[in-house]
Amino acid sequence: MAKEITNRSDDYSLWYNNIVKKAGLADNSAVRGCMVIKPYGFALWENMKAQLDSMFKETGHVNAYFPLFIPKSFLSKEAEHVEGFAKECAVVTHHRLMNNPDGPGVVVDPSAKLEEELIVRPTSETIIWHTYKDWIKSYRDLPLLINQWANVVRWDMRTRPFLRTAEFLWQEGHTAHATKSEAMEEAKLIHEIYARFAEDWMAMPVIKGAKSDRERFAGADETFTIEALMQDGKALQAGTSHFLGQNFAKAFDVKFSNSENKEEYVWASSWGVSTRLIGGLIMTHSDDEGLVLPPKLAPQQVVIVPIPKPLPEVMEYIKPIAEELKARGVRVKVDDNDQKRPGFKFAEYEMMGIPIRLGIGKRDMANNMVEVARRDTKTKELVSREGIAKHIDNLLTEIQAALLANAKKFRSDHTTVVDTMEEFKEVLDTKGGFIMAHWDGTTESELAIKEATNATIRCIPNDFVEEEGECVFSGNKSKGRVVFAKSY
RNA sequence: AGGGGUGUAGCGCAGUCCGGUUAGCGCACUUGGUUUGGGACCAAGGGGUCGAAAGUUCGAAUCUUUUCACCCCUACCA
Repeated sequence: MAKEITNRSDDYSLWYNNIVKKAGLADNSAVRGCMVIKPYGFALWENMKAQLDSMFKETGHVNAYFPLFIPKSFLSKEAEHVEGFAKECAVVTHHRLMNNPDGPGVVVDPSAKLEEELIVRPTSETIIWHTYKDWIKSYRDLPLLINQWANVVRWDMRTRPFLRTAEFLWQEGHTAHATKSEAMEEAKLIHEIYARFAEDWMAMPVIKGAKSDRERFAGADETFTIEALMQDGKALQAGTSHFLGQNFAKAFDVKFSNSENKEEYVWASSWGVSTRLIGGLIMTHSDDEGLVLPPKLAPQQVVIVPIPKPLPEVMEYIKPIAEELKARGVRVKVDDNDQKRPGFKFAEYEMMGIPIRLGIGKRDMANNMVEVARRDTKTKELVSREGIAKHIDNLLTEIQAALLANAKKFRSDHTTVVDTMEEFKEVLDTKGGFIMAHWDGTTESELAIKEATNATIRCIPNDFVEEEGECVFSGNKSKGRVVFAKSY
């Protein structure tokens, strides 16, 4: 059938691409590396966005919007920052086209060359800090807690739907503070919010930690990350929050007068999560039948399928059930399409990952029952019509918890403590996952391990335990274990 | 960016090596009928110029060159 997808065990990447397409999340576009996010995929993003946005606002942040373009000179003001992004920038050089004098079509008008090239933002620190210079004069202007929902462009060589696209949607928070500790607290607060969102809403457990020097954001003094484990044993960096120190304040000369009327540079944080989260969601829960969505984020939580088709008497039985569910705030869809048969619809909704499907026919009416099918376990049960809405409501909560529990179990089954490079390689080759190993803290050892195994340090975990040991690579003294994995 | 692979109808594919008349198949789609508790069946239809461009040839999906896109493995990165 047209809807079949590759099994995960046969080809995980192909399976992933199949899910994205067949579940109707996204399509390739005419533009290299850029995807079209289809309504179903976008609905998922809107749900994530709504929740994150409210979490940001609850903690005092406000939204604003800064330009898509950044003057080239801005980018180079912070040395590490430009170094990190220079290789992947889209550059606007002209502002006009003209009819092709030598044939059909249009060509770039050479007389319309820009005085200074514009960079399509790969991230907005520079344009925002340039702006903050005008906004911040006094300690009374601080803190400045601003977020923007935007698109950015990073010209990556190899793209994959949601995980890495040339253009992607994200939010980027940019905050300014009077003190170092306040900026650090902000970065940690957001780190915490990201982790909470991942676990409570996406049912995707994450390891919270700090990046090593080598993996740190270009221009940051400290990068906090949440790292999730995908079903194929690879890690996904799902969100980062950066303590920027005074780097951008110094680069853009942003100073404020403190209460003693002394000038100081502003302290900063920046943080972001992107549509990549959708990729993480797919690779945390879905199976060979298709997408599996956590109820809290599913665009539709319940679908009701009349069996064998939407006969008037069956629809009469269904209608109040749907109403009761809606009254409880459940996102429910009644499928009244009379062209497709139930079996076809079942497969379709399984592909779309709708958490609960109710199958209702005359037989159920006669028995005063409802057939309840769970997407995550693929189990079905007959439930009494009385109190069905409450039952479903509870079941949604149960499914949300089950998905998280499963993902946690998978993660603990795929987290291995190793003490030698041999073990390290062996684990990586056989089951993958997170590897807890001693590391001496040097970039040299980190690079050498990457060279030998392709695994990188995902993070120095927040729950880092002080423990005497020897670096798996160098044998030098180590203060504790850090998290290694191959990553997306 | 280096290596490998693939582009033929909405999807999945055959045909390409050994050029030859209107380019095939399954699913999907349209119409009619029969069906209907896990992807229905029968019949009749519609749709592609073979990723794009240039070339070789009497003749190109098929050969040559260029180019674009996508996929996989590296490298780079959210």
